[in-house]
Amino acid sequence: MNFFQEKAVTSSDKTFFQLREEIVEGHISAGSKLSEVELSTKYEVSRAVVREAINRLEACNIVERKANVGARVVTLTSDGLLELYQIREALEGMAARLAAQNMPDAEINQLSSLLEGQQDEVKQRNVYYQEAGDLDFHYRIIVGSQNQQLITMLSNGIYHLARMYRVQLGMTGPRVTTAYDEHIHIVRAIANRDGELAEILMRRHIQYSKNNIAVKLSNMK
Amino acid sequence: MNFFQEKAVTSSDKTFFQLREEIVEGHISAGSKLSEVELSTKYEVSRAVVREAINRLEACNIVERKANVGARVVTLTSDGLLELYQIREALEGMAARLAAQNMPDAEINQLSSLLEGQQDEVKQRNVYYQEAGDLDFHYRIIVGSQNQQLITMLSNGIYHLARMYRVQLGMTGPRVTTAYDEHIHIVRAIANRDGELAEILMRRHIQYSKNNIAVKLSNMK
DNA sequence: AATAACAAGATTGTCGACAATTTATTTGTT
DNA sequence: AACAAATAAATTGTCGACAATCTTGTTATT
Repeated sequence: MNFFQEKAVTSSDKTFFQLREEIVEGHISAGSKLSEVELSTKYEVSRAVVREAINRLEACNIVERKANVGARVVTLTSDGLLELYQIREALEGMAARLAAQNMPDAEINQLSSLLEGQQDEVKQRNVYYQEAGDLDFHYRIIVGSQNQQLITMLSNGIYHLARMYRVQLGMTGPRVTTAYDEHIHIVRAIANRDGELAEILMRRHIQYSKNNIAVKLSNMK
Repeated sequence: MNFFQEKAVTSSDKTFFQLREEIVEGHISAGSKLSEVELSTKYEVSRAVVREAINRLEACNIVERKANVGARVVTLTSDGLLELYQIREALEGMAARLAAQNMPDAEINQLSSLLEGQQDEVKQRNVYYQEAGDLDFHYRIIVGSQNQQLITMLSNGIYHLARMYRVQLGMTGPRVTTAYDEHIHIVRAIANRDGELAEILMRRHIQYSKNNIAVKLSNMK
């Protein structure tokens, strides 16, 4: 599930991961208040480690904090979704461009064959692809950019927030086949070392998936 | 100086700002270790607030921390510079595109007249422009994007790291006039509501300034 | 002499308690 | 009854102390 394996060495790490998961998966609902004492009893750690975890979540834009008042889980809005996907478009577009420059041939081949392997599943509309496969695809390209700061930004911060939107809007299953085709074309551009095209295609790909979510979100309201 | 005024309400805020400034301005040298006890005596606060400040600096990519070992100020490398400017190119390019969409006419006019006011100074190569004027220009466009997450990302994190490179490589003064012309063209594109062009021009503008710094950096080595 | 095991020192991680601030409740006045 | 001020409760911010971990220096063994 976690492609970028993060191992919790410290107690604060563990609390951070747990808390993040509960929020992203919706077990702690969006907009709710995060009481430090409450959480410290729940996770059986001191308030200090809870504070540190909350601070880290704030840096990820998953919670908002006001001095002397407290922290709240962010609320999911259509504006926020739009903003997030504009950022993803810019950063992942750049990642695709850089991957076309920097990604080793071996990794490109792996990615190619990964997609080929998914082809059968996709054609019979297996749900697996959308969740894990799509993620794996994006993550490999991000890593392929070989821009460490970009990798950190996307996989530590933006990714989890994006997932929070997807999970809590119940995005599972749809748009599988078209997304698959888009993936194919992106990889082809990267394999051809055409950064310009890779970026354009990735940006379109993200625009499409944004529209897909935005529709769902407006339906729910 | 600080366009985005941040006011320190808590003691931890103040320490964070002080520490960040000392690092960015080079009074605490790049790559040096940040001892919690040392800093807590220096700033006359408890270790807890120093820890919190360091955590925030870590989120800004200004320091790196290893569990049970400690935090170090990041080292400035040509790779790091390249990575940073790739990110700036992506994000500020997007900001320019969004500004062309969303920036109110009044703000565009203000920006326009701001540039006109700078024209005279620039022609006699006044140093003022490069530092404050360039910053003001970029910041106004970022705000004009009206993407709150983008604004936060750029002005809280990336901006300070970029400044750290500029300050510590002694980038003051050069490239004034050409940068000024680039600014003019970008604003024109925004005024014409041509997001496509605004993004392209902004990206070029950032590429140029990256090259400018990269040359300096390779000369120093 | 080189390496490994061990011990001493220093640094970070975690905790509970107190201080400062905010929020909720009560009291008092018109 | 409505509003304001004062008070009480709860929450966050800060602190110093202890525990766990890493680093350094020493000793012992081959």
